[in-house]
Order: sequence, then C-alpha cells, then structure tokens
Amino acid sequence: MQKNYDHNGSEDAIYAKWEKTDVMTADVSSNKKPYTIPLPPPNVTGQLHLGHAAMLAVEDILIRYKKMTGHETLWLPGTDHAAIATENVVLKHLGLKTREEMDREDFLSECRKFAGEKHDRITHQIKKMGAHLDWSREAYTFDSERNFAVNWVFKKLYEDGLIVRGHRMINWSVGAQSVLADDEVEWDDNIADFYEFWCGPFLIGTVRTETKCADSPVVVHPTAEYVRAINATGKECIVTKKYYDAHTELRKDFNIQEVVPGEALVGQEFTAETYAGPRKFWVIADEIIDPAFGTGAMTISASHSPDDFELAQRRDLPLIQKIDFAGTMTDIAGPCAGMPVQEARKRAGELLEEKGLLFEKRPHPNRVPKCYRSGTIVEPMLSPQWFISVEKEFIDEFTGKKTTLKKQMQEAVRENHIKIIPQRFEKVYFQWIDNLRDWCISRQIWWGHRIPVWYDKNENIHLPVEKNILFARHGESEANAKKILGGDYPLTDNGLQDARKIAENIRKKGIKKIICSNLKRGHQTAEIVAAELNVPVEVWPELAEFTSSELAGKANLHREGPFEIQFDKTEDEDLIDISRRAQNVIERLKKEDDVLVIGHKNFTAALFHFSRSEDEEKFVRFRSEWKWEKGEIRALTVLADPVGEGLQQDKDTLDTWFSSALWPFSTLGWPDKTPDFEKFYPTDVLETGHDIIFFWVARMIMFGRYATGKYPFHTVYLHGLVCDENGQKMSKSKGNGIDPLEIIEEVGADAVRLSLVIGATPGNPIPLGKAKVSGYRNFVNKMWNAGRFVQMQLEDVDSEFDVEKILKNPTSLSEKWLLHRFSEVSTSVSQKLEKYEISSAGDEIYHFVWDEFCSWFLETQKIDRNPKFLYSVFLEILKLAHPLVPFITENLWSELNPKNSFLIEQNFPDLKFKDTESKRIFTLMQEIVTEIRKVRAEKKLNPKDKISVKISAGKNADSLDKTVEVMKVLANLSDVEITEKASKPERSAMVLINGMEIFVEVPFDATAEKKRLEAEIASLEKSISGLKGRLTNKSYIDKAPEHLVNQTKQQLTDAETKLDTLQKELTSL
RNA sequence: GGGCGAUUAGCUCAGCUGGCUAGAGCGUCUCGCUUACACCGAGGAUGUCACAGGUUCGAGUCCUGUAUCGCCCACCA
Repeated sequence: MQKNYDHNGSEDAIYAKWEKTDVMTADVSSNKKPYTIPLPPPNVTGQLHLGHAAMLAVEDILIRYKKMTGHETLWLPGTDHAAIATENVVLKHLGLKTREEMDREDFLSECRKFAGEKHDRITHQIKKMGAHLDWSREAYTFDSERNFAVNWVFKKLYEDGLIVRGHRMINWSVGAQSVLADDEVEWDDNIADFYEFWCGPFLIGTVRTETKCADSPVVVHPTAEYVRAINATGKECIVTKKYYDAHTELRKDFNIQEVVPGEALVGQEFTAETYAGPRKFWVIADEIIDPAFGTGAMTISASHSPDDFELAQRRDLPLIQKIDFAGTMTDIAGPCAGMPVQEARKRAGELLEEKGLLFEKRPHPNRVPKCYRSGTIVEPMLSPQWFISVEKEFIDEFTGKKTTLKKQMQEAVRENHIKIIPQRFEKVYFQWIDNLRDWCISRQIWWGHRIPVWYDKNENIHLPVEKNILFARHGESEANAKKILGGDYPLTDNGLQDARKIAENIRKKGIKKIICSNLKRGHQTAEIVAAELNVPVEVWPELAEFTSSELAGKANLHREGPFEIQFDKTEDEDLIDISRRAQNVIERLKKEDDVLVIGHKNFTAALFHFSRSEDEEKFVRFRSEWKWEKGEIRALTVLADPVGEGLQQDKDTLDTWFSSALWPFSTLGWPDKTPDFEKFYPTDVLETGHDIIFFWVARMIMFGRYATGKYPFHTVYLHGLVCDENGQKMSKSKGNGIDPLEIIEEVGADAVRLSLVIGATPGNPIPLGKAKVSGYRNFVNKMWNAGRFVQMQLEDVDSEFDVEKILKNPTSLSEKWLLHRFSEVSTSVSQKLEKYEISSAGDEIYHFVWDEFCSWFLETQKIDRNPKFLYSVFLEILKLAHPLVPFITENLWSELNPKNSFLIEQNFPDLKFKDTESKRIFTLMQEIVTEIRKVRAEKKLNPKDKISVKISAGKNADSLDKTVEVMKVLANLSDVEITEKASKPERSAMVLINGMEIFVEVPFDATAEKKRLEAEIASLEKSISGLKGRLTNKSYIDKAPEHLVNQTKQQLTDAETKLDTLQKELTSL
C-alpha cells in the first residue's frame, strides 16, 4: 500500500468492478422490502454540474445505507430529452436559424445523434461520482417505453375531459418560435419610455404604443373621480382628479367642467385619431384599472396582454391581432405594419408626436419577459394550444369520487401523503398550487413527444385507439414432449387437448379471426380452435419462432430454466433482426380487430417486449423472466393510430415536463402491471434541487396520483443550490464555477461527496470552495493511512480468526471504550440517516474516525496491541463509512479482506455494546492527558522531555491505574503515580479534573503560576456567582426541572471546592 | 407588490421541541518531521449570537418591530 492514497488510480477501477457484476442490479423477485429512488434525469444536452453531484451524493448515501440495512434498493437512472434546450443547441450546431430550414425527420435524427453523444458523457460523469445505480434499467424520457406511457396518460386525461384545446394567452417566444410555460419565462429589468397621449378626450398611458392602433374600449375605474376639463380652444380632457391635480401643465390650460365617477362616463362613443389613423372608441368601466396609476384610463390590447385578455373575455370585447407570430405588426398597424415590435413601438411614439397626440413621454421602470433559452423577447399572444385543466372536476377512478387535479395536489401534502424536507417548502408548494393556472402542454417544436391527436377535414379530434390483442400458446408439440429445441414438429395428443382447452377459454371473447405462424404446431392449434369457434385462420409466416439452427434438434433435457439463445450467431436471427420482425408484426396486428394469435413462446415474448421498448439489450432479461403456460390467454394492449380519411396528426409536441412528470412510474413499466411496477412503486424518496419543485416535483405528484392512484413517493428531499465559498451562485459568467470532473480529478470523488454533503442543510445553499474540498481529501487520506496501519499490525498475525467473536469480547479498557463509542455512533448515524440528517451523520462519522479512532484508539494500540481486535473493528468502521465514502472504503475492504466480496453487500453496523464505566474511565484518562499536554505547552517544555506526574485520584485510583502505561506514552511521562491522596510535590503545577488533583512536575516559575491561578480563580468566581444567582432565585428552584436544579447545585459545590483548592495554592506560593 | 429565509469566531456555516461555561471546518498563532498519515501530531487565541422591545426562573433558541442581505412568486397599462 502506498503512503498517500491515489484516488485517480483506484476509483475508476472500483466502479468498473461493480459494473462487471450485477451488484447494482435490483432483484425484482427478492423478498426484501423495496426502497426506490428515481434519479432525477439530467438534461441530455448539458453536462454534469455540482448540483448534479450534490444530488448524486445524497441519493447514493441513502441508497447504500438502505441497501446495507436489508432493503432491496432500486436507484433508477436515466436522462431527459430537454426539448427546447436540445433543439436550440442542435439548431446552433447546424447553423440553422429555424428548424423549418430542414426536413422534420432529418432534424429529429440530428437531435437523436446529438443526444446520443451527450448521453454517453453524462453517464460517464455520473459513474465518476460512484453512484450505485441500476444501469440495467436505465431509461430515457423520450424512448418508446416512455412514449407509450405518455400517450396512455394523454388519452386518459382527454377522456376525463382534463385536456382541452383553446385559445389562450400564451407566452410566445419569437426566437424559439414556440410557446413557453409561465415558468420558462425570465424577466429583465428595464427602463422603458412611458407615453401619455390623447385618445379623443382621454389621456391614455402606455409603454406599448404599437398596440394602440385599433378599435377598442377606453377603460376607466367605476368609482374613481374623473374630471372633464376644457381648454381655450375647446379641447376636452378626461383624466382622474388625482392626475389633474398633480399636473400643473394641465391645470394651466384646462378648466374643470365637472367631476364624475368613472361609471358616469360609460357609453360614450367617439372616433379618435391614432398613430395608424382614425379609429372608433367607446368607454367602459372596470375595476381592473388602478386609478392611482398613470392617467387613470387605458385602452386595452386583448390579444397581447394577459390582463386585457382576461377583461376581454369577461366583458365580451373583440380580439384583434396586432402582432403576428413572427413578432411583426399586422396590417392593422397601418404605417407600422410589417415592422418588428420594438421598431414599431418607437415609430408609433414618433407618429404620436408628429400628429400632436403626445402629451408627455417619460422613463418608466418595467420588466420585460424573455425566453429562458433563446433570450429573445416573449410576446403574450393568443394561440390555439392544448391545456391541462387543473380545476375541472372529474371522477377519480381509484376512489370513485369527484375531485380536481389541483385538489389532489393539495391533498398530497396537506394529508401527509408526502413530506417535504425542509418543511418550509410546503408553504412554497401550497402557494404555488393555490395560484396554479391551467398548464399549457403543447409546444411548437419538433424534438419531443408528438401530441397524440389527429384531425380530420372537419377539425374533428381523433385519439389513438386502445386494442387488446389476445394470444394463446400453441399446444404441446412432439419437440416439446421430447424437450428438443427447434425444428417443425406436429402436436402430440396432449397438444390437441391443449388446443381444445384454448377454444373453450376463448369462446365468449368474440374472436373473429385466428392468426398463426406457418409452423405445424401453431397452424394445427389454430385450425382446431378455429373449427370450434367457426372463424377463419390466417397464416403469418413472420409469427414463427426464432430460428435456432445452432440449437436445432438438441435436447434440452438437462438444462435448468430457459435455454440461453446465442443471439450473436450469424446463422440465427440476432437481436436486431428479432426486434425488427417483432415491430413489423405489431404494426400489422394494430390494424386487426378481435383476433386471437396462436403464438410461439419466445417470439411472443418479443412481441410483448418490443411493443413497448426498442431496447434490444433489455429483451434478454425480459425473455428470461417470461413465463407462459399452455392454455393461458394473454392480452397485449396497444395504442393504434386512429384510422380515417385524411387524418393529420397535430404538428406540435408536448412540454418536456409532461414526460418527466411520469418518471417515477413510466420508468417501472407503467401502464403495464410489470413486476417492477408492482414491487418498486410507489417509490420512496424524490431528491432534487428546490429550483424545480414546481416544474417537476409538483407535476409528478399530480400525474402520479391521477394515473396510478398513488402518490409517487412519500418524501421529497430538496438539496440546496451549490454556490462558491462566498455564497455566490456558481455561473459561467461569474467564472466561479467548478467543473465536477476537474475537482474529482484533483481530490477524488469521495472528498467531493463529503464536501457536498457535510455542512449542507436541505434547501440552503451548499458552499463549496477549494479549502473545504481539500480538507475532506485529507480525511480520505487519513482513512487510507489508518488502513495501512491496520494492515501493518496484521503482518505477524495468523490469518484465521472469527471477527464477530472478537468484537463480542473486547479485552482492554480502550477496546471497551471504543466499542462503546462505536455502538453509540453507529446507532446515532442510523437515526440521523433515517431522519435525512445527512450532514450531521457525515459529520459524526468524520469526527469519530479522525478524533476518536485515529487520534486515541490507534495510539493506544501502539502500546497495548491487539491486532485482531483492531482489524475487526476497522472493518466495522469501513461499513459505517461506506455510504458516505464508497471508494476509499471499498478499496480498503478489498486490501484487508481476503474474501472476494463488496462492502455494499455487508450489513450496516448494528453492534450493541455498552460499558459506561469503561467509557467514564477512558474519558477521564483523555482529560488528564489533555491537561498534562496543556501544562506542557504552557510551560513551553520540550515535547521530547519526559516529565513526572502524581495524581490524587480518590475513588478512581484503582480504575485509573489500568491506564498508566497508555498515559505515560500519550502524555510522554517518565512516571505516573496514582494514589487516592497524593501530596503536592515541591516544584509542580496543579490541575483539577472532577475533583482530582493532578500534579505535574515542572520547572517552577512563581510569577507565571500566580498569574495562571489568578486568571483561573477569576473565571471560577464569575461562574460561581452565576450559579449562586440561579440558586437563590426562588422561581428557578420552584419551576425548573429537579434534575437541573440538582445539577446546578452539584456544579456550585464542585466549583467552590475547586476555588478553595486554588486559593490555598495561591497563598502557599 | 406578495411570500419565504438568513443575520452566531477573520471566512464558510452547525446549533432539533428554550437549560450554553455557544460549537465545527478552514484560516491564524506556538511547539514538534514521535516508524499509519506533514494531505500529520500536540496545544492556544478569537464571539454584547444584527438591533430594539417582550414572554420566561432562564432566550442564540419563542413572540413583536426595525435594519441589512438572499431567494421565490406575481407582474401592472
């Protein structure tokens, strides 16, 4: 073993070792209690940042801890297709301005290629952190399994009336040419020009001059006071009284004719000049107006402002489109038609001035909505979109009760189905839900799940059709009976019986046709069933069993379980061939209605698998778990595209978060009742950054409850955002970002994990700097060296001994003390981890290992050797620390433990050992040693010089006597004399511990000693007066708990005796 | 504008339901290359717990207000 630990050399090798076995694969058939965490899928576009690293660290600790405490854990990895983000990056990559410059399919294949490359980098980075993920179940939000779940849930929502299409005010990203969800909009502070201009007699205030060009109402407040004023030329002016009073310029020219409430103005109609020519206006009153703002009157742009739109809907006002989706003005804008919005705004302002309509122009702070991805302006626009209604009632299929999605989301937390850590985020959650509006789920981009809706010529809506294709297995063939593989053999007598049984089972299902392969056993079975049911038989050769020339004719007599197909043998079909054949068959079957397929075992398995997934690798496991008894009818549910003349699928795709929202269950095979889903759903913990609690967490809760009837997890753990050591957010622009891979390279993944976990409280920023990281690297190195020490001690020890037995029989005082402490610490760590107090648990392990095990126990072992015990207890420490620092512990485990096993397969320490007396004595010894060291440092003694000590130990004399040898070494003493009552040697310093007097022989310095004593006396007196004050307070004696009062009394007497001794000491100087 | 949170040692932060003589890491100072480790060991110093009130026998911890700083939500013609 090297002196310094080389993380770079070992971490990758260890992860590779884990990957080579199936140690990270969850066993669905296990009897253990499941514990599941769905990994929040990182965007496939990006790369790992420290936020991901923090997430991985926390989840890995939970998973490893749970696995070591007897759970069947599943930590399911995957990636997210990040629709808008990916499209933007790919567009940039290809040098395109808009996706329309390219064919849709070609563009998608570019996206796929790009996502594939990034995916590999992301998974590499994840593995670098040591994440104990089940890669065999890896998923992707945009693969065909997830697509099936997406379509399924969409259909269900649609049928429950929860998905609606409507013209709504949406956030239109001109740059991305797509709608954005409310929370995808970013706001920039800005100083805009605020115009006050004449609209007939009204002064109107606006920033958006370009929209003030069409017939619309002037809105006033119904109860606010308005003045009607007239100037010398007879020009009329209507503004709020407040505004009039505030404007000297108005008062100079205009004289009040009357003061009326806004309501009185309603109904006035007039034609007024606008920048685009004369237009018709009329007056309405509405409380939407803030009479204190601007002139107290506005015109509305119902098509381009959410508030105005809401008003227009309410008051049935016309909707006039003034801006198109390219972000330019429509014809209605007259002189500004065709101009981009920004330009038109400026030009309209100029026109107002030219026409003498402008009253005042002044700077006005406002905020501009921007696209979070493309950075371009977001225009509120009216557009037909798909929405999920969160407030519409529907009947919950699981309870039969009426509810709404919003209510289900609220109940999740209110009724404690889901706990959010830290708790204060529950308030944030509720605040968001309470104000939740319908969720716009359609996006005008290509990279995403296509909306599963088709339109016919009359704009009628068609959804995919659910079909249940029935399957029965052919009857027993001669090959089956003889357990021979391959070949084409007819049915046996049993097989004929089987066929009749199928006919009986299927009789009432309304089958219209039977489809089978051209193999004898299939065809024969089909004919028998067909004859019974009186339906035709159709032969599809592509339904045949896998070709298996390699195995054909070979006996399967002595094989256990399903035989292994050699998919890579060229003369056979390989996995890709099978996948292709299966998918073609499925597409063909989707066009059939009410059919029974007489199938072959393996190929039918392929049909079931590939109807959901395109993953060939996963089929190998699927097939090995596939069971299908003779006579058993199986139904395969598929969604078939609707049929009809001229049907066109919606061109839009779904918001990325739609598929992400299904993550906890779509990854487990839902909507099928797969073994994974049955075993691992609902999952346990959802751990993520608090920045996506709304985007993602809330929506998972919504869909989970709605689609599966169960909330998808019971705990939400929100880690903080990683920031630098000054509490600044890490960002590229600030240049304070740390690349996880670089830092791992520098200090190792274990140290990075510790840095991200210790000192981090959920929901609060996680500060991370070089100093912190290198501190934890030192800790890892410390563990390494402790391991080296253990190994060195082991050299002259015979290798065979019973670790468990040794741990049950500690011999020396220090061993008993350590075991006692270890038992305390491991219990406490368990408790903390159960409560998600990960930081505190980590801290406790850190200090136990360093301060107690290394600094004290290892030192005692140098004097009082017991290598077998040392070794045994060290292995336990490795187990304890493993969830936190998996690499170093695994490394040491394999160095020290000859048995070929992984640490993760061991049980988490559950050692119960109690010996309070040993603990007391050892602690006493520690205090004595520390005090002696203190005296030594104070007196500036050379650490090498041995000194002599006498201890007046009273009742502890006998027990302490056992520690003499250890004490001598640790405090570097020439000799120690422990008696019940020792007399003070001439030249010595005295310290008091628990009433015991420790005399340390030192070169005597009266003035220094006096100073020291005086200082100590002063501080003692202070604390005595405090204690006395408390005890003379009657209410304290009466009201404080008894043990506290007693404790205070004890402290007082202790302090007083100590004071007494010190004063005697002082006078004797 | 609404909400949430923070304010504790030079720095970054712990401190759960009130009992603290207020802790940790880093930094700093003194001494030491003692054969696991200098990525180390031993020891020291440093705090009106933002401010002002209140509740209480007792407040860093609970309540009210003020100030400063973060974050989130809503978006105002």
